[in-house]
Amino acid sequence: MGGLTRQGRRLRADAERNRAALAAAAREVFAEQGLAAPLEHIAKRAGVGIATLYRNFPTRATLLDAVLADTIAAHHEIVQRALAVDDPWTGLTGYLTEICQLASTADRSAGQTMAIAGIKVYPQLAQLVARAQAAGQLRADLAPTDLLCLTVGIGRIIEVTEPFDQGAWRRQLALALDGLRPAAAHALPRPPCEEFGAQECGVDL
Amino acid sequence: MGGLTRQGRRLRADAERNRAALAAAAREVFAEQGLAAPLEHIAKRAGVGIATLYRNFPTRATLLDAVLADTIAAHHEIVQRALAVDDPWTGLTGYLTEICQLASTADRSAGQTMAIAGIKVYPQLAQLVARAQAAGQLRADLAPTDLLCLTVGIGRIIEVTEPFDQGAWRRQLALALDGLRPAAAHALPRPPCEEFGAQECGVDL
DNA sequence: CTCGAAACGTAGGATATCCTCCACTTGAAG
DNA sequence: CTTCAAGTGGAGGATATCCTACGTTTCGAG
Repeated sequence: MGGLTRQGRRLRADAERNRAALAAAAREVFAEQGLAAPLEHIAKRAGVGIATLYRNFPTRATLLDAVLADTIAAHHEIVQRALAVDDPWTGLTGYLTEICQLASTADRSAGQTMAIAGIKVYPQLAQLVARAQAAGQLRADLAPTDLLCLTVGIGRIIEVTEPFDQGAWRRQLALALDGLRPAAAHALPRPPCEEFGAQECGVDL
Repeated sequence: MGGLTRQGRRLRADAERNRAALAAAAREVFAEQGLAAPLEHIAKRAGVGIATLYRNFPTRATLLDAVLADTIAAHHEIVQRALAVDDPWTGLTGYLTEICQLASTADRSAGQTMAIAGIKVYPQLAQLVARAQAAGQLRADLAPTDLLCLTVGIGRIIEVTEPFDQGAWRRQLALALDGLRPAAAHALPRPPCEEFGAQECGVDL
């Protein structure tokens, strides 16, 4: 973790502590109140003044980045672990299950968090898909972006149902998985013409 | 303040015109800017003062209701038509396709709009499911709420992808449908213990 | 211990939106 | 045409959030 400002200068010990407290508070507040939560709430929870927040994180996006860093790292690790599994289908289902589990800890910000994290591991995602298709375990007409869409949709379902039914997304994921198998395959409408770009997904990175 | 409109009292002709203009403007603005759009924008687009908006629609929810009335009516008609189709599976797929199409006209507010409209036709939805299950065309462990979740998720996908890929949700829906068939069925985790309540879905009705 | 730079918190201006108040306008009944 | 309740628009107070200015406090090197 940092310890350095953007200019690469060393932070004073107390400043470093405050910076970490802000990132931790932001994670909690974003999860509880969504990504549009007032920055003042975050400063208050971190036990610092609002100016300290702005000094460390000039914009909401920089703060979001700091919060997302862990999530993205976790996402990365999950997809790597999935690729390391011998059986491609097991790897794929494991991947989807684990990132949904990860999202369910983000509560109100699950959907957007997942979208951003998902985009950042797109190459590995594509690899995961290709591998399962080569093994004949995954319908051949599935595009990696379809998986991205799937997680975005389930992310939203998590946001909506998590407060009163923590199992809803598991059922939904199970349904979706059955639709991914080659055995079930009926022709998909038509493949997407372009790949997702980050900004096309309506998220700031 | 007379609760004129609520009591069904007849409005003056000009007032009636303004009321209709407000509802139309609200539909456009909500679609373009989302359901949290400033009410002042709506008044401006309708060509009336903000007070007129508040007189006709005291709260955002009442305005949303007026806008949704058409959507809900359309949703209702779609589900009725689906029930009238002879083949249950054809009815079900037709229903899902048509409401997604409907949602894709709501742009930025597709997700929430669909959720609200879906909740309002829940009984018919349950009927649609039961009928297809009785015919053995739909996996038996599917709950009507699963369908609601599905549409919520696809509603979100529509919001995200509509600006640059109008076909994404069709692929996603096709995938989901393959997962709904009995042939593809693998046991779902466990059924939901409670039915969705309107407020539990995080929407104001 | 001393002291300057680094970091801090608070106060408050700017902006956006909500919602109400009130003096003016207008439809339509008689 | 006259009349007046129904209807209207826009000003402005209240509130929430963003972001900055500035005087005060604290770290840590010497």
